[in-house]
Amino acid sequence: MKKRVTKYVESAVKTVAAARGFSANDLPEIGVELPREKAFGDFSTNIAMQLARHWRDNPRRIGQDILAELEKESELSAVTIAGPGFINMTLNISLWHQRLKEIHGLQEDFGKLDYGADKRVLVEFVSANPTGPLHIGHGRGAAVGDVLARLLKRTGFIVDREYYVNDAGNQMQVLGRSLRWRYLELLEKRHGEIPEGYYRGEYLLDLARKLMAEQGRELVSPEVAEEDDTALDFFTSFAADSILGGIRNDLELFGVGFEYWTSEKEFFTSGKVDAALAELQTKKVLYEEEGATWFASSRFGDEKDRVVVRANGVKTYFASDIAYHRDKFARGYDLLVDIWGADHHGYVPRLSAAIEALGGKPDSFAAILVQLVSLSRGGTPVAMSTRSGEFITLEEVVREVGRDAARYFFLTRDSNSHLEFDLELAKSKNNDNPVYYAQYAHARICSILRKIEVEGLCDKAVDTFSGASLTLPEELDLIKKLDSLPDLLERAARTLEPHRLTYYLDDLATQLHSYYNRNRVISEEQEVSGDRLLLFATVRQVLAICLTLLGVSAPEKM
RNA sequence: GCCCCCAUAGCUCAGGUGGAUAGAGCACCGGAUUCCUAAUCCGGGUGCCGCGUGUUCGAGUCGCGCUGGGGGCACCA
Repeated sequence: MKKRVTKYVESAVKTVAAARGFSANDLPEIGVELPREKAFGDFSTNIAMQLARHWRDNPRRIGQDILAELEKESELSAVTIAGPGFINMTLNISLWHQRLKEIHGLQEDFGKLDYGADKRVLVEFVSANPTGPLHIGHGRGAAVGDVLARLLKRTGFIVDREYYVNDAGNQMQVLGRSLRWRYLELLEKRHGEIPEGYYRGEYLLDLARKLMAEQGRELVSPEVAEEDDTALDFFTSFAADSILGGIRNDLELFGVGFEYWTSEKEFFTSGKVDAALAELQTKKVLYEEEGATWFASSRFGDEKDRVVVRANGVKTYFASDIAYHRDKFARGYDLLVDIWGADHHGYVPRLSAAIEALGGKPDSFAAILVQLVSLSRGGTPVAMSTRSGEFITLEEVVREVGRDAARYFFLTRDSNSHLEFDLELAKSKNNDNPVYYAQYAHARICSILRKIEVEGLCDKAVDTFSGASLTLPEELDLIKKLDSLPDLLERAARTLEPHRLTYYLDDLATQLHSYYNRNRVISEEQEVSGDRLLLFATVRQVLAICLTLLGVSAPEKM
């Protein structure tokens, strides 16, 4: 509807511009928005104030001219000028009724947009190192990434999800040593404090037990020195494979799946890292200094240059990441979205620099930084991580509060804000819990629809009603809220802000609950009942669309 | 020291490309069920939008400076 109104305004402004002798091509973008106060009408525009600057005239006088044009539009029932020069417009009520029918007719396709124009997007997220189980912070990244992917898909992008497995580098060596130490501990050949820098989590002890049960007690000589590499590769890959398997299970439990799992190691073994460096060499953005090879990222906005090959000849993580992102573009993606923990923010400029150096457009790469999650239980903070390496895992959280609540909670805040996750609140089955609020709205409507069905209260099909008896303000508000979904989805996709969905859902549920308490749907008046059923069926449909986008279930009974 | 993020009601937080009287939930108090699910609804009040300054018709929103909190500043990943 907004687009429709924008067209009216645009055409009116063009006419006025012509009459005043201004070019119709040189106009500011027409902004149409929902007025703050309902009393002002359905839509409003500040175009007269925008034009006042260019045309050097009083905004109210310009507004009068535009208003005169808009009044010729038969679909508008009222047009007024208010305040400093806002033009407020009210649509003919029958248009809203038509719109309701239209939305209902679209069924689950309502809100499928072509905004993305089939551009290919790769959303890379979680990508936790396979050195330990996922914790709650990874859960937030997983929820944000997965819902963003769903959102982009719905708004017309072609989307793939990817998990980048950091299975190369020092940390893998350390992981192998840590597991080997635990294994020897079980053989009573290691005692006391775990060596400095090793992974300390209990999960490695569990893995060592599993390893011993499956493979026996003679994998390595008990007398092996810590710095000795004997059998280390075996321990490393056993640990990495097991942990990665656990991560996959946790994500599956959380309802998150990936099209691709990409291995960092393969970028080294396949020569892609060398190829990427060679390309940078050709572009003359690499240089040697103090025995190392540097990428001149400061030429592309980074604060200083970065090492890609160390003096000892070993390539850095940054080097493989350049190769990785180069490869993403080579795979045909138009837009790369990476979701990282906020502690990686210093990394954004250098990777952007590399992408730019390789010829990528600046807006073809976006990094979403997800802030920390602090966990509490009934208001009391729960320690996230201690020196012993113990923390609350994602699996524990999902098992305790459920997938729906966990996913929903992770999306109740802008990624940029810290999130406090309270386990008791997420578990509670009362009105404190926003997840159930939205789901309950859905279940309530389903209950009415069931009642109609079972008792045969309505002998006509719901979609044969016109909606014409829906004239209460709260009925029109509901229709307007439904109508605004595509606009919301487009904005959420444009700004890469999936959390907007939970706010929309909460608003819609509030309106529904309020209406439900004030008005009866089923009554003796056939037309009124039918129209209200049409409204409710459509609200249900939109609730289900939003819940599904969040990866949260839409229960028919609660 | 430099860089990034945050700062809005008692608490947790929303606030579109700058627009009309800055919102919600929680907490607190009171009320609603002969009738479609009370996991619901209705009513009650609260703000130097951290401070200062600039830009302009207009700033919670944009610029600059400051204060406070978090994070980052590796030839780690």
